[in-house]
Amino acid sequence: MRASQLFLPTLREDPGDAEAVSHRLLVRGGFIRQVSAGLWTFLPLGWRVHQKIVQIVREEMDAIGGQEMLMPVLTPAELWQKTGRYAIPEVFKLTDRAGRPLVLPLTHEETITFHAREISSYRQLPQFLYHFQTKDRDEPRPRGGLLRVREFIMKDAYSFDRDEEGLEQSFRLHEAAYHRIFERCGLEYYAVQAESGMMGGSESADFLAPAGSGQNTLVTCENGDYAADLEIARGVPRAPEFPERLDAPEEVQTPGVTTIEGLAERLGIDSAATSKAMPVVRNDGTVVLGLVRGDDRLNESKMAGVLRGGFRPATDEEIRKAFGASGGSLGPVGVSVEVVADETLREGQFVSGANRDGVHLRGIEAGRDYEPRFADLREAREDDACPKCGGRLRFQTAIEIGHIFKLGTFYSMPLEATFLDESGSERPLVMGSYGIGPGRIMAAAVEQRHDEHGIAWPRALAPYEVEIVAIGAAGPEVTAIAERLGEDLEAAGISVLLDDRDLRPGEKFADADLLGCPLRVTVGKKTLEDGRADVLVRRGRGEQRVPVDALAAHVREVL
RNA sequence: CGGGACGUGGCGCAGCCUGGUAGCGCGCCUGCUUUGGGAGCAGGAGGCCGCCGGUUCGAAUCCGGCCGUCCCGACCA
Repeated sequence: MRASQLFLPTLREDPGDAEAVSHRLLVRGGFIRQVSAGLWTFLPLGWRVHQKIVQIVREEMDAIGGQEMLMPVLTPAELWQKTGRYAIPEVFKLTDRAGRPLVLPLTHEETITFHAREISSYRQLPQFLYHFQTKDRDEPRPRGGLLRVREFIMKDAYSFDRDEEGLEQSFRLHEAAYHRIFERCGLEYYAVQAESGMMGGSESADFLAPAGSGQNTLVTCENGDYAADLEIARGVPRAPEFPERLDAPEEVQTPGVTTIEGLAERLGIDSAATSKAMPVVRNDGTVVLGLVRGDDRLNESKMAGVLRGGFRPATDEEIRKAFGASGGSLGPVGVSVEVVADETLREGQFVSGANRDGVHLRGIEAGRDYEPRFADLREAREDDACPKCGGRLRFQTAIEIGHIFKLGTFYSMPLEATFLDESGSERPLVMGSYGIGPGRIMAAAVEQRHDEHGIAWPRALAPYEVEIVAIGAAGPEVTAIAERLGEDLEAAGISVLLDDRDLRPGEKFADADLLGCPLRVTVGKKTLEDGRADVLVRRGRGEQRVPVDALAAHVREVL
């Protein structure tokens, strides 16, 4: 491809409204352009990268027996009403001229399950079906360029099995395929257990790529034996220094003390030997008291999991009504509401509020003074120890590049997608779903591989493997040789971008650095004096002068 | 949805406080010179100053409303 013919609007300066590195560099490099909040056009160069990713995903899905198809974006609302997902606020809803309600899908579970009704026998199982299709989401807040958008292309795959055992096998097959995909894309990534969110279903695994900008927090152990999303990460906190044990709770006057720090200081004790009460109200209006160690934070997604649904912090009036005290003086003893306590409170005696303003209780013991439901509620912290080996935990922001779910019969039951087993009895299909966002892989690659000059694509994703820069007053001789080199490389199966634009060398070099092709071949009068060209590795920037005749062989070697 | 910021040629910005002929850098077009890390000179094109309304003799500038975009948070298949 000739750069002079390419629609490649590169920018000398960062776009004013871009923060994330991938956002800045992809816009500057002419890969993408914004149309509106969360709506992006892939320009020719960006689309090449996108399609490279798509092809890798396609090959690996096909390799495990996936069958590619295509389902429409416009979808009758009826299907979504049956599964209950019509109520999700992120779903774009519209009507046709006759007033028939339609949705723009977040994912295609409903539609694929509609088709799966044509699976009628256990003999046809398992089935793996997938497509690459546009997804729309009415996001409350798009951000970060491609990191969080309102419309994007997803590869979503669906497995259909006769039972949980089959699903387990299908799930593992897809998991392995995902590992191969992300390896091939040249990304650093971690597979972690995850929340199932609005997908429904039992187990799910998230693939997270550490990145300077990201929506997730990835927790990993320095020894490499533990990785989790912060939403479910389990860290091991230090042991508290408990004061002397008491046979019964004892009141202490703590007027004006409303914070844990204040409390620990006032009583001269370790803040880890106190407990913190977080009153919340569930969707059905009932009040629950969450209890964590004083030096910990309540993790909201863990709490939502324990309560099996949404909740919000209780208001001051609700707190006063339920506990007869204000927020800073709450505790688990003698309350009428359900108490959910973090596992760290199982052993030992803690200080807690007495449910009277200005009064706390020492020596509170779970099981003796109150009967909580125990659960993992605390948010992991950076100074926690690894739950597997005791090593140090590391926190990084990360991009979610793939997510796989065991759905079970969440969709097949309401949509009545059933099959007959050997005994002739009708059973619902057991499903899994597996999603990858190529745009996010693209963003993650840029986040992980860039320098102050621009992008350094992994070879597998690069828009072109080699960029040839013809310089000097790119006279006819230089141009002719640059063109011939390009043809040689392409004949050897290497993709080439030839910068034949009438620009000064500095501008071409700057653009080449920005675009990030793995190799840059420079041809100019000086190199040609002795029949050579310069080959520069974008990453690491090692440059070598190579005879023109040996260029194709050399390029193949270092690429 | 709560908080904050911003909206001025294609891009990045100044001007606004204190109302009076719309400016700078980059890019773009033409010509000449130049050509191994974002050239120089000369000439030129291009702007509903986000939109609507108000105040005023007069509004990019002051006031009100709306819209849009970004950032933090809530949310997040």
